[in-house]
Amino acid sequence: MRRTRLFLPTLKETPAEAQVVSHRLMLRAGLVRQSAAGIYTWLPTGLRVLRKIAQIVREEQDRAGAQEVLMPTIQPAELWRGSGRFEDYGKEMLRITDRHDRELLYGPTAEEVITDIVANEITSYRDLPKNLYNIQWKFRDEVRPRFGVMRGREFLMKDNYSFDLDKAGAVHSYNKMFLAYLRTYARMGLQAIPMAADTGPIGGDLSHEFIILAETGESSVFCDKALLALDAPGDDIDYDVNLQDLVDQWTHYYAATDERHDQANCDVANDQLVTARGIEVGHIFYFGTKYSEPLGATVQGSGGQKITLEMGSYGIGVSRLVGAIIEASHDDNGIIWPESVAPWTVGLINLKVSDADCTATCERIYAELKAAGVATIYDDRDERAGGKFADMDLVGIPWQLTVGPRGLKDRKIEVKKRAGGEKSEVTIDALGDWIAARAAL
RNA sequence: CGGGAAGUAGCUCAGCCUGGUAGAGCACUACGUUCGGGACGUAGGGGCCGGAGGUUCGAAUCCUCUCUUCCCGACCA
Repeated sequence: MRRTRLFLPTLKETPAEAQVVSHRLMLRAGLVRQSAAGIYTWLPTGLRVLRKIAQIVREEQDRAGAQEVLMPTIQPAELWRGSGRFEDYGKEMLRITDRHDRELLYGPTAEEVITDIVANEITSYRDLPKNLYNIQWKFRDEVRPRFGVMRGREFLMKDNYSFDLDKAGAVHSYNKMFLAYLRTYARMGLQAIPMAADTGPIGGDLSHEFIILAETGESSVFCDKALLALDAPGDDIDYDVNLQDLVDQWTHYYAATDERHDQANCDVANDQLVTARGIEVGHIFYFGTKYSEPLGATVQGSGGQKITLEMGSYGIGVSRLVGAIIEASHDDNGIIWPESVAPWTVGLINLKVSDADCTATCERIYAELKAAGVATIYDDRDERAGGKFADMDLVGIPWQLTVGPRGLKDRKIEVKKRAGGEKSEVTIDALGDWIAARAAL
């Protein structure tokens, strides 16, 4: 995309409303604009990041056998009365009344909707197990939204729901998601640590939060240093075999958020204990028949008996991840996107638009990048060099190609890597290979 | 939901105490000089001073109410 055509309103100064670094950078880098407290418009660049994150989530859900659906944002109150949560959920739930005085709500989660579907459509044990997910906007009327998109009222969340015949099956479904989550975060360049968690309003008796470490995290976390050295499962993972040993590799180490941390029960040696701040980017639950029972989600078993489904639910805060990744990856100059979620892989800087050779060279490189399918932002503005460099760093483009008259005398352009800032020179003739390498990503 | 702060140009802010024709920097437009890490000059455009009442000859400024936003705490994907 040409910078002269792209809608990318970057800011030199930080709006007063933003306090935490990811919020400031998201506003300055032109990713989002606030519409109301905790409610944001996603501008083109921010939307690209949001979609890339959602796509990684989607691919890992699909790989683990989940199937995508799309549930409504507006849900009928009667469904929530069925589970008893219409009254229980409190003021966080945004309640709406339509013209017929029918009570509706903007979904904060979707257990009721999906369980209702499954209860109506799945009637035989032969149709199980099933795991259904959707990536949809949710709304929770937080008393105090803050930290930009990390604690918004409206947020994009992947939520999925597993349905099994028995507890063993449900635990297997839980384990699949546990490992799929590790893979999902790893692909975004994040080290997410699973921590035993309270189940909160969702309910249940088995639950893990996935926490990434960042200085600006919302809560204190404590964990065994060994967890930081573990690698997420690779592409060769087979989700159909028993996964318990693999999961246990992660869960047998001590890891707790401050609300669960108990110094007395923590047997980790002091020099082995990591004490840090954490951001919750996912939460998984096994909760048995908590929703299937009241909502009548049953099937007939092979012997004709009625079986109440065993359920779990699993959430990933997709929009929150945009902020979380920035919290984990930035410097004084701006965002440092991991390549897998970067809005553009390459930033091409034309240092002198008025120079015919310079512009012709840029156009040629830009065409090559486009042909190779490399997502490129081409800064073709008639601006001063400093502003272009600063913008590329602010927006966090992983690779920056600088084309200027000085380098062109030797047929060279400068390649800069945003992470680390290393610069090198590449001849124009050798650039084709460099582009091919980027295209392979 | 308790406690605190702030709403003046697109952004950052001054002016308010002590009432008297709306300001600066950045951004934007034009021209000129510059031009490899957020240049400089000149000339411009842009504000119902969050909203509603009140006091006053006169309100951005004083008073009352209200809306919005942010911060700390309690709460949370």
